[in-house]
Amino acid sequence: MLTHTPLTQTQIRPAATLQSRNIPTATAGGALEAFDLMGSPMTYGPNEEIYGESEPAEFVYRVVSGAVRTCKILNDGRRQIGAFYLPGDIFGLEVGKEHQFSAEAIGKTVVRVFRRSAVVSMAERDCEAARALWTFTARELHRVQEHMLLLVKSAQQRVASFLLEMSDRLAATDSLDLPMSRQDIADYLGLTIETVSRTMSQLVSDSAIGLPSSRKIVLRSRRVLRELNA
Amino acid sequence: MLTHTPLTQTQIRPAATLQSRNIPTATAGGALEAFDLMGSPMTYGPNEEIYGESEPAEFVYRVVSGAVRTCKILNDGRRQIGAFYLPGDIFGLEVGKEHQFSAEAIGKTVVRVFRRSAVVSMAERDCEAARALWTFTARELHRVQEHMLLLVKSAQQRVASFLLEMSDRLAATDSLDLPMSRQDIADYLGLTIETVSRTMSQLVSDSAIGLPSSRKIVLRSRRVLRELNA
DNA sequence: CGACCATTTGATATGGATCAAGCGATGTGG
DNA sequence: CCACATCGCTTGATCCATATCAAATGGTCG
Repeated sequence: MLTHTPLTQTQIRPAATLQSRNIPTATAGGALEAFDLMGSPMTYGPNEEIYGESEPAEFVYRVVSGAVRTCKILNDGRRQIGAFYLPGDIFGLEVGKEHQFSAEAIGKTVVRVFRRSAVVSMAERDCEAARALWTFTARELHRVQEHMLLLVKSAQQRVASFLLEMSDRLAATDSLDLPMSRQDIADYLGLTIETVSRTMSQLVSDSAIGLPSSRKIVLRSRRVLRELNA
Repeated sequence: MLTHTPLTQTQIRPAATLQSRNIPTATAGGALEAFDLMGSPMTYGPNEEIYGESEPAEFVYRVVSGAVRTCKILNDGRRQIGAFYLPGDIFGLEVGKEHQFSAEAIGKTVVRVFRRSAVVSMAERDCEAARALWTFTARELHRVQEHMLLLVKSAQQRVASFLLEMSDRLAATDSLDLPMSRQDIADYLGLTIETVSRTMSQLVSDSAIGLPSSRKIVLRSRRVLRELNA
């Protein structure tokens, strides 16, 4: 199904963790900034698995460049994407021992890796760090709730919401370059690839977006997109 | 829309909180058991609002008896139910300052109420309490992820999953008494009331369930229900 | 008994899935 | 440099699961 090319990868050097260094705990506001300049770099090729569903959750990851999807294969063979992670985003942090979804690099992707045990044990000593973990998980919770609400909307609304979300997350201007394929988008939105494609074409006809190439999107009218998102 | 009957309610007595008493912190495994015997009791009538969406999240609640739904009204007027909370369940705990959903009693419901500030300030001093909050939110995250996965399945699969979930949560035997209406179920599953009703009738024909009355369900074949849940 | 409300059942409509073909970009071998 | 295979995407035709509209049924409470 996936071309799981096991690249020769940078070895994990778990020494450089939060535990061994004694970093002044993360700043109050944002969670887990202590991760900014640490962790071992790892590179993954397109569609390469980073971890599998129900594998032990030994590491936590931060996207440096590229993009990551988490997903689950449903019993009927369809794939549901749980989230996209973009540069700066942290993923793979679980409270329990196992990952709930698998994670795959979308294109060539660089991440930094941290030992979960280091993060957790830090939280056992430092309440502020513990709060950062709580905040992080709460943000994930909020994201999944929004995703859940997306899945009960019409195809147009789902696609429009998706484009607005991606624009917020990875574009300063009205132009954006999607890192993921139509199939990825479809599996994220709970639609088929054909429906996503048709819907985008419709948005072009409505002058809500421009589509200079299949992965380049120009938001021509955020207002229209937002109104669709009824 | 809702018969928001403001009952004369027991006054909240915020003195009896975790903060003022110095409770030996919650046991390691389960989160927030310290709530078991504390908090002020409050009673709500059928369909009464407990808190509204985007109200300040001043309190945390534990269901004593009855049942609670959290929900959001979508811009097109439909209602999406985010969760059902049953006796023993905790709800209304947010990291941020505002509730993300509103909460309503389904039937006559008794809850116990805690000040959020007490819970949070406890976590600032006690890492184990902080971890309990993290664990609680992670469990909510997991629940919402499952709910999200439910919304991309067929109507039969959604209803079957719902019945199995409810059976796990509120029945020791194969008989269960649903606290919520068909409309509530429909709004939880992202279906119409007619589809829920038809699907249940179909499950009766298939001898997967019995339906002695509309809210009494007998699980005749968990196996069939689980297999539907493909 | 009669009104009311929740639920079920029936008839029809429709949005998105499915099946199938065409198109454009990219890469490969002759 | 061109013929051609491949791959991701788009477009077209048809089908089907669920929504919608409408009516019948049944339980509850005055």
